[in-house]
Amino acid sequence: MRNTVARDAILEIINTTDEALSQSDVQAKLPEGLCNRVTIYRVLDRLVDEHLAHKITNIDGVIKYANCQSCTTKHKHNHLHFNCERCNTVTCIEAVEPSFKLPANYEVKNVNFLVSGICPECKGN
Amino acid sequence: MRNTVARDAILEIINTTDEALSQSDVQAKLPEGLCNRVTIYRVLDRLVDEHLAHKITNIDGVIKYANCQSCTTKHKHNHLHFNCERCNTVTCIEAVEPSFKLPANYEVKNVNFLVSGICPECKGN
DNA sequence: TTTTTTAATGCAATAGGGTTGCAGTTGCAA
DNA sequence: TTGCAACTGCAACCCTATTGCATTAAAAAA
Repeated sequence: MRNTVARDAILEIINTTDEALSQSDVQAKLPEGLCNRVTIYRVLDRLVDEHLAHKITNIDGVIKYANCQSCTTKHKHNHLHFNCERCNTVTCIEAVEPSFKLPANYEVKNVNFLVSGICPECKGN
Repeated sequence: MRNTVARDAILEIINTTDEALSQSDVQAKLPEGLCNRVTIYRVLDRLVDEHLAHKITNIDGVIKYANCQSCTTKHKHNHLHFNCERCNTVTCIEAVEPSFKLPANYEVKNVNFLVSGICPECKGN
């Protein structure tokens, strides 16, 4: 995995933003022309492979990425994500890990728990 | 809400299929040329409004629809959905309602719990 | 330092899900 | 039977995301 300008800049953005970001969110935060839009998609996917970010599929189908807190060898993200309908942000609610128990013989590989509604900030306004 | 040929046919499909279906899944099951692809999108949305179907956003961002079991006045679908990576189906696991508790001031309007992995059928083969 | 290797990037084209505007059709109530 | 509004078809469009291929540039090797 090489250290490139695009990778550094995108990782920095992911790590300093406390909401999950889509490719276009990242693009909006990058200096104009720093890299191609396709590169953003590819870097984000690479960050997931490196366990530096995790993927969340939002209610509207758009894929968002957020930084990993403690994923050294394996991703573990069964915490909840909240999508605010008003400000349209997706945030990790790390504190909340829903508990559930599947019937026998289901092999779980990935969890995407998404709750949408109104976040405290928007509710206050 | 009017009773149309398209609505009847699509509702019948949704009600007799025990996996969640996307617009293109429904189209594949409809007699060729019964209606336009746009109509399928619109009918599915209408069925959701009528509380006859509910929406699930799959991991890959595709929206699927499944019939409602007991939604007379209000949708309530905090049951789990399972997406099999192998046969790429999404099924309602009605029996499993994950429990979770959000911090104060979050107003929940919608729940989309999706777990992906391998389903029992595919695991057996 | 220079060379070499190959991962990473840019670009243009493409795919696929979903939506919109509008004219025409049809269910259904009056 | 008539009239209205809900529904549909069609074409165009938007958006997210992916792919193939030529080029560039990290970083290891010489």
